[in-house]
Amino acid sequence: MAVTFNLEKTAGSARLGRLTTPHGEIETPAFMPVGTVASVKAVPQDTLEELGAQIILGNTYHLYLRPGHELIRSMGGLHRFMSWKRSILTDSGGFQVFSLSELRKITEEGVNFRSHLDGSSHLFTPERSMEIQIALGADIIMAFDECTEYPADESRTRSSMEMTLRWAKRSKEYFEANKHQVPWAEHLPGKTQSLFGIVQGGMYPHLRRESAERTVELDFPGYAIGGLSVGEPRERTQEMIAAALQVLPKDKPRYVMGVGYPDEITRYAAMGVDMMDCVLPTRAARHGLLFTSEGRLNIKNTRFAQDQGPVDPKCACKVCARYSRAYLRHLFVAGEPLAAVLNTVHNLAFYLDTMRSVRHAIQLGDISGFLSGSAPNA
RNA sequence: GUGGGUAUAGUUCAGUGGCAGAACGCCAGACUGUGGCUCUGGAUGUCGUGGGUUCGACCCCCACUACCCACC
Repeated sequence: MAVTFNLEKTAGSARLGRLTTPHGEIETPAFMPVGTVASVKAVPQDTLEELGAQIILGNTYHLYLRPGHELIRSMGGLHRFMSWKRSILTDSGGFQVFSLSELRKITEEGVNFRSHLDGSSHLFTPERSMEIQIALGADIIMAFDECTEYPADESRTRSSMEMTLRWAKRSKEYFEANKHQVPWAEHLPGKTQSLFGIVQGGMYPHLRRESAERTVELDFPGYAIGGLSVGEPRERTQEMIAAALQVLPKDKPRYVMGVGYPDEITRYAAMGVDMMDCVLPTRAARHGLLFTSEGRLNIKNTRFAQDQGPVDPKCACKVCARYSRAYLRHLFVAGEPLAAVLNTVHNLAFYLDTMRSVRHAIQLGDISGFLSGSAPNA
């Protein structure tokens, strides 16, 4: 059995749901912290559990290069290896190929790239990505796609989209034939991974719709909208999400990849998106940027040197309950690793609480507060 | 006490007889399916003090002061 998705309630376009994977349940709309190398940077797994994270991301590209997917398979899979009992989603490596563009060569077969670690040469194909993702054993794995660069003209966008569709078909065929090899097959009898398809189509609404239609024809248990937040204006992002959502089936989870700021994830959730992931809360935290109910705050600023208040007076997280802005600033300026830990815990708490409040609003049937333009964190 | 050396940004130090420099630090900004505690900007000076040479001195000369090293 793959994932199941139960739609419990709607409010306008927004959806309150429950996604069940072999490793647990995820209340949606959900924000998924990114843990690229089998680690949500700076945050131990028990803290992630306390924060209420129900699913985290891992990355095929990074884990393949180090420590290697076969090693992780031999350790019982990614869950056991990193001691994370809840759900995991792995990205296919398609985006890394895009973001490491100077080191790659793309052909119909797949992508030849050079390792950022040692310069060695590797070939990723849809089949290879599936093989690796099956070995890692995440609950949800992603089709190998090509993230269309921005800007791209219509003809380039279409040919990129067509290749993603061909790769999606190859991904699915390889996955269906080999999914029984997942490392926890015996441990969780009858349960399988789920492969999600990815909608591309650049900045062309009609291509987004076509990509969505043709991806749905391939029949996946969930659909992602990729190729966004690649430098386009935010209105475009929203427009492309809306175009794809028009087509995607209502009874399957919809996942927008790689977004966003707090005001963006709430707006997309209000539009009907069920899942989102983003490095922003974790990366920004390590760079001293904290998200609060009153907007963004750069903790390294001198004005916080003697500020005895919490990061966010309205935040219920352990960091805000215990530590002052002055102390967090000191830790950051001193280069203490604890600064990254505390800042990341706060930012993730803020993101996860934000999604909780969206779910609560859907439950109450009023999401008006999340639909419109006020963007304190923009 | 004698001899030698050094003195330039907050710090460590380059530097040239003709607009005062770097690194780090400091100040601020950025970060959207995470290579990279990263990236981008910005501010900062009685060039130890006093005199002299020179059209012009941070630079050459003299004295002084402080610090460092060696010797007594």
